[in-house]
Amino acid sequence: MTSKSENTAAAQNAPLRVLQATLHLFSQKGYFSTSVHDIARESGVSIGSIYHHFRDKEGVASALFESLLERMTRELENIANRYDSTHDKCRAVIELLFEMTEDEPEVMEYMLYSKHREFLSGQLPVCSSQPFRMMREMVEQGMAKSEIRKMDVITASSCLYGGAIRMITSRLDGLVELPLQSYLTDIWECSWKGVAV
Amino acid sequence: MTSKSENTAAAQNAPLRVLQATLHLFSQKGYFSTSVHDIARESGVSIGSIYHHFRDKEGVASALFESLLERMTRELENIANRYDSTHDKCRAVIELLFEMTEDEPEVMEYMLYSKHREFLSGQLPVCSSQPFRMMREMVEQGMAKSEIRKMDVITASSCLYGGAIRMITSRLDGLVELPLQSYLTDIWECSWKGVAV
DNA sequence: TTGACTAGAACGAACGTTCGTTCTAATATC
DNA sequence: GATATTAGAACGAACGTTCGTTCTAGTCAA
Repeated sequence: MTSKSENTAAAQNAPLRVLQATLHLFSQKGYFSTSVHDIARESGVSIGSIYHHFRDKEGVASALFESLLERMTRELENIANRYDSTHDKCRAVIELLFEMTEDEPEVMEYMLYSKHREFLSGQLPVCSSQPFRMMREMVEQGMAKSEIRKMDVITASSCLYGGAIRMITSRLDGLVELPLQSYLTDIWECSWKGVAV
Repeated sequence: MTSKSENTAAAQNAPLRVLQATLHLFSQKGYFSTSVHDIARESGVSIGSIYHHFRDKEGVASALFESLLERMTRELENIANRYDSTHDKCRAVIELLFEMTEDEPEVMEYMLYSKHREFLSGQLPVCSSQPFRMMREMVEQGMAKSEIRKMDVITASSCLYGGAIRMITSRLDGLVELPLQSYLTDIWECSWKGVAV
């Protein structure tokens, strides 16, 4: 109620509020159709403040991207530790991706459904990022443990995760009506059958 | 050699030259980082002329998109007629996509690796377009003929084509070093095994 | 008083688009 | 065959707007 607590609560989280507003705007209108003025309006943070915390517009986008990559990396590490077999790990990864798509479609949209290289100058493509590398690593271990047939790693990864990822983008595009979880069993059966020894 | 033939050859193809230049620029820099002035410069067609043939910048993009969709539709019709079994049809589709990716990466890039809805206002997502519908139809027929296990069509299509599409985007991102054709056998084995009865 | 932060007006470059004009080639008139 | 008329393709300078960014002034905590 005091103006002090209100102000500091808002002020201290300025960078966070900027990132939240940015995620929302980018996933709705895309990077180029979102102006810095839009971000200022939606976040309640002034333009000057945004430029104080982030170098420029691209800086906002890349901070957002990196924070989401980090979070994804943490979640994948959890999965890698929690399960033993490659089968269970990879299935859990797909389940995680499905859950995230349903709970936070905007995160998923920004992570794997936008062309970051079009606006993040130095950025490698998403599929070169750490989360994707970790997903491929699981597949590699699966081959070493003879759970997955020996073949090129990228080929096997594409086949194992490709169906699920396609399903996610279809869902984000409004082509799929039910929550993704209801398709998990079928998708996983197809995907695993394709690569298993 | 005569100035007449040279002039008319260039002049008559203005819309075509605009579309070619646009494809090239869009796939290199994206829609928003390509200005109409860029298109004029690259195509050798004046700004006024571009606006004469196409309503506006979005009109250029959508004309390009539709011409590529049409071409893709024709190619898929050929495949649908040339082969009998669903197995052969779907394999030929993936082979076609792989060939196109190698021969005309820009076409592939613009068709299935850019977010058209970000700049084409009325456009449905690619996966709702006719080529994608035809690909799903093949899967549907495969279920009717008991070549493919009975399940949700979008699920089965995602699994059958998802691996190949993932491979294509990886290749376009520079993650895959060899031409896609060298992976065709493996990819197809995985994909088909996943959905076959 | 100092230094970190916020504010939003102001700036200038770049963009999509328009518009008045010229050029080209086909058709009509004699 | 020569001339006049017409349609529409081509042109590019100029316009108004939008955007990313900078700047100056102000606030607040320590």
